[in-house]
Amino acid sequence: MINVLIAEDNESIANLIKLSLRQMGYTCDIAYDGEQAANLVEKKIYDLVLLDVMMPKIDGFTLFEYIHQLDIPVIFITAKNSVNDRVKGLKMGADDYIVKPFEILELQARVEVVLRRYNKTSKVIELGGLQIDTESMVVKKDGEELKLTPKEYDLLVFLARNPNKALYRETIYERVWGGELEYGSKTVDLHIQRLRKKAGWEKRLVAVSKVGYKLEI
Amino acid sequence: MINVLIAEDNESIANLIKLSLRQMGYTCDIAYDGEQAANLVEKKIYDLVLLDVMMPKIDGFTLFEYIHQLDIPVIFITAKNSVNDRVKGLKMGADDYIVKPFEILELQARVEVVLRRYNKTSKVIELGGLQIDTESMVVKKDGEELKLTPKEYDLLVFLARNPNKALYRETIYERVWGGELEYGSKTVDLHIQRLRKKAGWEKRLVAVSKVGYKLEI
DNA sequence: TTACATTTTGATGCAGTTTTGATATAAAAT
DNA sequence: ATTTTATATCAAAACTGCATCAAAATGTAA
Repeated sequence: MINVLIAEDNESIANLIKLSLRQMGYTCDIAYDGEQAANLVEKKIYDLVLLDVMMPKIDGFTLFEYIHQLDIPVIFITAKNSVNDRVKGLKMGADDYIVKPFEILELQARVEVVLRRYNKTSKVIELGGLQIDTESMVVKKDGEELKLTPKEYDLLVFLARNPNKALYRETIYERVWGGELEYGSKTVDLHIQRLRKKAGWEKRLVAVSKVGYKLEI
Repeated sequence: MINVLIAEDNESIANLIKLSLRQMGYTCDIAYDGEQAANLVEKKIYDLVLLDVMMPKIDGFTLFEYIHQLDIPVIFITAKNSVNDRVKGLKMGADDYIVKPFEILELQARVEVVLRRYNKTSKVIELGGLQIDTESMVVKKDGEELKLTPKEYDLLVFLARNPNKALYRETIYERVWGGELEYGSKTVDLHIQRLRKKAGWEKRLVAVSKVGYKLEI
């Protein structure tokens, strides 16, 4: 779970940002002045801080010094006509800035880039008691690594990406193996069974008669 | 010495950028269209490319795909009203963008940030019991220098920059050798084995069946 | 420069292992 | 009762690791 702190005194802008970040699956806190922001940063661990330069009580730059020490990436929010502020922020080591008024899409993109840079966005699928890290291709169950064969892994990822859908054997075969499933072949069934056992999905990965299988979450 | 490629069809803008970067002590080449840029990138090693999106012959995005493969950081130069271009660039993995018309100070700041970021991660990489100094190209293990061949070194650096990722043989070959891995070739495997032995990574540099290899840290 | 030696690179074949899918039979579902 | 799915066993196929060897690139000395 990724936590973002929005330090912005303008309430409506702060809420707008919060909304759009929530859409992206991040959890957000809002601080309406520098002091609040400082307190929150001390209490909670954030993956990113969006920091308005002009804020009551403690200004953005001062706050930045403190946050930067903690190795938390920062994106500055600056007013339109303050080139100096922007440059100053970057020089100080900010990761990025965004100019008010901004496009939501652009904000989202910038946030993603910064998080990606810090490797905060993990490509991990979590479901059915498993964690599937598609980057390292490691699957864990209760923290322990599952030893899956390549086909089992591919099958698992395909199922995990299509949960709660009755999937035809033919569809599964096409998508996981490529090509057409021969009539009478039990290849899919066999792999399903092996995966079922390894994943502990005896109850979850059910057969759908005459169709194929379904992963129930 | 730091080399920057400016890919920008507007001559006066290109020269302006060149001037200001020279002030900062960087050497610059200018490409006035996408084709020129592609040629230059192939011939010479750049630390950064400033890439105009709208260019004759080959557009910026297409070019970006190619440059990005080579692990060269890119800052896009976009027109003022093209939010979409900006977002697209960032999504593709650009390091930054800058909007025309831009403040020279801001450009300079952005360039510095990107270069700093890149240097930071690329100068000395420490992992898996090795120290890889990418500047002197010296690799040390327990303080003692490892004698690596050029290909082994390139492979090592690539792996070190992508730890904990299951990497396809094809990807490894493309990125380290360039070009396409021939079907059935064991080139990657052989080099992995030799590197594994020299680095003492028998446990770390593991095979991922049907995929390729992964460096576990 | 040329000739020679060394290093680096990549191809080949083989052994050991893992993965895969076929078959036969049992169990379950319809 | 019949069809469909589950399970066990097994052989073929595919894959990785290793050793050897030849070609290519690089370095060295005459």
